[in-house]
Amino acid sequence: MRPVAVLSMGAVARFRATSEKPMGAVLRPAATGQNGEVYVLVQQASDDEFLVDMLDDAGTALEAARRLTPAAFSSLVSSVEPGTTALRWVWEDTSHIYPALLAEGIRVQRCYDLRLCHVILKNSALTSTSDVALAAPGRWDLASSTACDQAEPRATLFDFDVTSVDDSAGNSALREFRRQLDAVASAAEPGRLRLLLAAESAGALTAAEMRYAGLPWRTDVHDRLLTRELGSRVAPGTRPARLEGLAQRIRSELDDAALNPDSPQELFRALQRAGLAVTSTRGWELKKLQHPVIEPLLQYKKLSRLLSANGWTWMESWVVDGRFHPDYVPGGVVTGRWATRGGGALQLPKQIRGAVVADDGWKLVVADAAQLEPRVLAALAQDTSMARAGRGTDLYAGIVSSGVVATRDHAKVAMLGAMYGATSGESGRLMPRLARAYPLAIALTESAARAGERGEVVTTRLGRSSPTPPPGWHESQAQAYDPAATATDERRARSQARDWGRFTRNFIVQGSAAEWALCWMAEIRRELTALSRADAPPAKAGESGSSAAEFGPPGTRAPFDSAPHLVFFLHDEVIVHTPAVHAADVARIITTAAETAGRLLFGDFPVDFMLTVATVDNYAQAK
DNA sequence: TCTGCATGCAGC
DNA sequence: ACGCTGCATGCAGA
Repeated sequence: MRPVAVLSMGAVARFRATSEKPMGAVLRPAATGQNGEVYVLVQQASDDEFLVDMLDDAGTALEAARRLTPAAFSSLVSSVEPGTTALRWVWEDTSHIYPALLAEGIRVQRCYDLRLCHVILKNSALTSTSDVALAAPGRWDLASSTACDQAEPRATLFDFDVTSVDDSAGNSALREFRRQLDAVASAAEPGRLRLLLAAESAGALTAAEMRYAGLPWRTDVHDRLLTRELGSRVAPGTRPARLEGLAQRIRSELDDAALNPDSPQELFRALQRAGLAVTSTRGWELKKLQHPVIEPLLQYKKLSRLLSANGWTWMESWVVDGRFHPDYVPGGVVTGRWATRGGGALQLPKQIRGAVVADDGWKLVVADAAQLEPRVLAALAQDTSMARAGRGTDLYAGIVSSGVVATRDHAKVAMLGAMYGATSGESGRLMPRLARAYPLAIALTESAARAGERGEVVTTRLGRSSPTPPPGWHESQAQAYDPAATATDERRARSQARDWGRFTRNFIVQGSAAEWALCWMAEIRRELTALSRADAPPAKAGESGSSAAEFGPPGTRAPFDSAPHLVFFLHDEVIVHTPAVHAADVARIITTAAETAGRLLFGDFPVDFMLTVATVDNYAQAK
């Protein structure tokens, strides 16, 4: 194979000779700190040139850097993938480089995303004295170039002087990678960080693949759902029949023929004129009132939301060729959760999930981690009582049967209150009982809150640290101790301190849960790949690469058209689209992956991560 | 007319 | 006085 010749035969032999290792083994290397991986650092030096460095797992170059044309680079990737599992592609920005490979029908198994990992290491308390953390803000701190590209296309992937790339002294990506390796190696618990960086990078690959494959979406079903709820489709800017009818009822109940129910101000005044003591027009506030206008008004709000957020306009702008392609943003949330850009993929209302339909002969396997955050909290705090409450059962039900509270709803409200920092209401009242039953778990949330109130940083299980408080926060805290401080100063400072305490309290739980979910998904992805490889020969590179469309026409999205693959992720939930014959295998893979993720994060601590798994034809049938 | 902010609501 | 989001829309000021 000609492309392989760009690497020395010895290096290729080393690739091939390295045996298959389970993710855990690679992510938790032996005490030597060496994990036997080969890194291939890739930079795009210009439009028609890639620079490739081969490195061992200490960052030492194995041979001189190579220059490759884009075509040679693609061939290189497709020739060493998928045969080698101990190889990790190192590049600046997965969201930029990987879509181009996918469009050529090439998948990669593992990567190291320098930008995402930089952010973690820069902020982590575990690497706070490293060069990465101490370096002045630079291009590694910028947001993904994907966003910039849309506004202002750049000629090259990296904005730096091409002529300085060649020697390693001027090779900033290589320098950065070595800095990051050093930071991890000198951390107190490098294994946790290595796992986090690998999981974050695997997430970046998964995000690009899910966007490329897309979530199966039947616009005909969607249209039927909309028509049933709203009436037939009408021109944008006009109300469908059901919505207009409700608007009329609202006008007549409020005795205001000109009222526009879409205007919060008009609506607010009209409600007050009708004698309703409201402070806003929020739905949950209206729900508490008794008045003939409330029912049609709430209905109007619900339908109007459906129309504006996920109506026909949404359908036409986001569903192409029967797939919804949301743009996932790994690391987009401070806690480590993913964000999305465009299409509102994090907020798909239950109302329209029926439009997510498996292809003919295919199934959707929908899996959801049950009570993920409380289970993560129990494990973080090593609270065996709380873990026991969730063993083999719904954790909230377990809390009830332990006699801590009377109903499942109370258990849930109390737990959420503990994790979010509720102080009042039902949640606040139930907290003492929770604290008595689960002192370790509650002590952990409380100490995270106290740390935040003091302006300190807290850190997740694998080493993602919270940001420092916003500008001015420390000043107003200090000011509150000044003898000249007014009561208002003190009140404001106290309030800001408690706000930040609630943030850090939630950060460790939400962030650690996000880490569990990343590991879960990475395991699922790896096992699905192994499953499809056993089942079918790998797709040939370049098969669909000539397609002009971003995602390729239906039937050519190799290798996603023939094998099970992830199509959706939402914090603690995944959907796999799979040929029906593999559905049972997929369900088993997902379940096993949850157990593995639990072990990767928490070792032998006896906590169950239970799932609800459903194999269905459409998303609405799950749950 | 454009832009930034507030509101309200969808998800976890 | 309960954490993290994204997005459409209305509204006010430039």
